[in-house]
Amino acid sequence: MEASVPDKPSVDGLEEKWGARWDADGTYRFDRSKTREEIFAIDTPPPTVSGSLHVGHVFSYTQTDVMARYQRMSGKEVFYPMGWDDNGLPTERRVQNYFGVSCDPSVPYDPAFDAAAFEPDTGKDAKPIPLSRKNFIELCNRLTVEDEKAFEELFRHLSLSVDWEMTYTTIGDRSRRVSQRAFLRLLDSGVAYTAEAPTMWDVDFRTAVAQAEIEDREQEGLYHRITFEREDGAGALEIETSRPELIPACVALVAHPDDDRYTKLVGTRVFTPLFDAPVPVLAHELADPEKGTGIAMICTFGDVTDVVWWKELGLPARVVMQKDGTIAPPRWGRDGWESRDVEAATAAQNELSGLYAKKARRRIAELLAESGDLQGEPEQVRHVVKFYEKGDRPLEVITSRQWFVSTLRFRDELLARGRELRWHPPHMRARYESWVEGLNADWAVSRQRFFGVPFPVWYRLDDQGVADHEHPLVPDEDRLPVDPLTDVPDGYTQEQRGVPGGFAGDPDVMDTWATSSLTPQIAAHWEDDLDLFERLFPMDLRPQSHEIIRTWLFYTVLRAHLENDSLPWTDVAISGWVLDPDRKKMSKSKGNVVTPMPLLDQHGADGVRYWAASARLGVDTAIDEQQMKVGRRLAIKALNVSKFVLKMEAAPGAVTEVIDRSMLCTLADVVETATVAFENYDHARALEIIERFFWDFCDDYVELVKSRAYGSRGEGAAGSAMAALRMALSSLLRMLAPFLPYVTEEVWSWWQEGSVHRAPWPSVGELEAGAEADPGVFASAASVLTEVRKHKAAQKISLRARVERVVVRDTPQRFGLLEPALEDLQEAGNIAVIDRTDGEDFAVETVLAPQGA
RNA sequence: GGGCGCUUAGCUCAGUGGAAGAGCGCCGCCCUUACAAGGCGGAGGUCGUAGGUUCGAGCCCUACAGCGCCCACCA
Repeated sequence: MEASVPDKPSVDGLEEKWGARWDADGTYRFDRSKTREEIFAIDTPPPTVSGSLHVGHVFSYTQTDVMARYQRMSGKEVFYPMGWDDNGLPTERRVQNYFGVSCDPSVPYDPAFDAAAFEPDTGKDAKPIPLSRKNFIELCNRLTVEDEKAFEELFRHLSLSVDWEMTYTTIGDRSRRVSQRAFLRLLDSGVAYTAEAPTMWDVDFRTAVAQAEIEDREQEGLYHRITFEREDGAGALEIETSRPELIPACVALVAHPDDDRYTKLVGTRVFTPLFDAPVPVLAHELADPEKGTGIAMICTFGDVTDVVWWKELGLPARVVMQKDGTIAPPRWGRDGWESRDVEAATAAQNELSGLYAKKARRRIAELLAESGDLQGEPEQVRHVVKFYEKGDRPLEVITSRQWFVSTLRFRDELLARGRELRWHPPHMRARYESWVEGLNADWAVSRQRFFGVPFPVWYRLDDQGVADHEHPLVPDEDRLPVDPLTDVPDGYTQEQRGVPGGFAGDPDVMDTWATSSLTPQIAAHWEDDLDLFERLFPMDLRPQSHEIIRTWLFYTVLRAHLENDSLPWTDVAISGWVLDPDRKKMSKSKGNVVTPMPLLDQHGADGVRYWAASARLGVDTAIDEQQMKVGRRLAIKALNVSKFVLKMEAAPGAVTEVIDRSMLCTLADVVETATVAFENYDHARALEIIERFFWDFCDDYVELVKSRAYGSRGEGAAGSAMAALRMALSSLLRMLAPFLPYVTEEVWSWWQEGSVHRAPWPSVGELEAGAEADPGVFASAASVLTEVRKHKAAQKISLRARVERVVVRDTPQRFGLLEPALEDLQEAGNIAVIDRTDGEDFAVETVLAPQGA
């Protein structure tokens, strides 16, 4: 084979050159004619495009790409799509900030609004411009298209081997159709249901949130010790609360049934301070005698325990917290708001009405102090408070109508699915299990937001204009996707929208996870292309990071279980996080987020990929530019050694020399071990093994056979070296290709047809010239060479310096291994004579020739 | 509070019961007919602590400590 090797090869510019070629040649194009067994399908994580580019994207996506490339070379047709997660709150916020607008559903749609030409108002005092939902969404679509371009550019530069003709967006038609279809089927089977129920609520975003999106944050708080007057006139009861502003919502006190201090009070009544509302003292197991005074105030609603008590004890609701986070106006004396002193209660609540929780808390503390119901000074404490993960104010429990998807009743089945799934690394399953075991609520799946997938349902309005939520009107599946706010249910006309006797569209959108949890179905064209779906589903691999096990992974397992009665994939690979160089988690608020493009520019995509691929799955990894430099150096080394091997002119012949066969035998072992590592999803181990051998090959083997390959011992001996060198180089380039796609492709192109990324993964079979050989020959020759080098280094002389005599002390058996390599060794070390003495311990004595001779 | 993981060289990390490893950093040497933006070599470790199992433990068991994360924790 004629090699065409440049004189001065360089790793610079390879990204542009090969990126364009792969695109033009369709190197990574998916061939859908393959069968399920021939395909390796990846459920690629759709990145949130409205976030900024983050070095974490480079890290985890590289790890997946390495596996994709290995599978492709192993003969699998790799289904490797890319999705963009543009749906949801991050985009809404970004659009609001970027364009200076807000979404106001009460604003009518403006057909003349030109989203493409809209200019943000950058004035300092600019007020947000209110837009209709539809116009707002037009702006969302415009911005996400721009964001997606930036992501695609990064991923292409990084050389993700995705098929760029198979992209989807989570707000696109296909995602909306799949989400709505899956929802309708859950509705039909009763798994999805609507209910008016207390739900965790973010008062700033004014939407319900699900358990999975809640996080605990530790906060400063104040314990207020409050007295409740006993109805029997026997003094007062004391309770402790961090939320005194909810005293008007208090509907009972509760103590543990076994708590002797309170058992005889159970069944009696007390009066709330300030509001004088009579409330019963009750008993319940969940009351903790250790906390506070051992008796707690049940409010509607201060936290989720209140909801449990309220439900299980059959208590009335007296809601004072409004959806906007302020205290409601009083209704004492009406609507079941019973008080001994309606006037005083009304006056007290008027002091709080309209205030946010925090201010109301301070105000009521003053009122309680004045009335003498506050005992002592409030005590400062640190306690945990539930927040929406994207929110800034504590969540409230607010009663509202929401859509739910049952999860609790599937707990055991979902645990079984988790055990069926192969986890990499295996211990990550514990996080899934602890999440599933800790589920305490069905999935609240509706959001009172704008940029999301609408619920495909309408409600009949009765004569009074009241919606019938229990019997929603649904579209036929072939109408999907629909927007119930613009589309009309079958049998109705647009004029009937919102009028008594007519209909109303559901105004909510789905939780973004309700779409993301269907990425396998979306990517595989579920129900749209049955032929394709059956070739892809269930998929092979879900790569993702560990912090979204309870969301993305859990919900995806749930949806596939419900829709397809199967796992969505057989294997999950959990990547770690990228930490900053001080091993701190990167976050926008800390300002330590590293953007990837400068790293790619400085160290090359191959260098950055090397760093990412060196990290094992599940291990959080500090960003390490030193490792990227090492990767770049490896790429340069690959370039140079390839140039050297391919420029040598001797014709490859039969591999006859023992040391050549020995090296190939060692290589065959590397191939085998690296293959096993990949099959176990251990790309880092594979890289380590391959790289180790690559350096041995360069430093020892090439040095040992160099002279012979130049012809020092005739054509046959040269031909053996040339053949072995080229075989090894071919295998090594292919094994490095998943990690260093650019440099390996460049070198491959000098002497091989086609792309290295479509070349077959090396096999032991193709190295059969090394079969039956003893790897000890190469190894012992290399170790003697190392000893001679060591001696020369110690004598501070050139490695080329002549050696008069080398005496190897070893057993006869082991020296026998060295014998076939003696001539190569002499030439490589510039050694005149090699002798042997007997000895158990291997040692090498080097006698230098008089220097300067 | 429950769980998972980690703790090995200055740093980042491999190490699968049988002679403590790699890369980087550091130090020294070498312009060697692929590579000086390179190469060759060297120094550097009480394997977190304390017990135990074993002929033998960095590895298995128990307890403890520190760090990180997951889950729970709003009186």
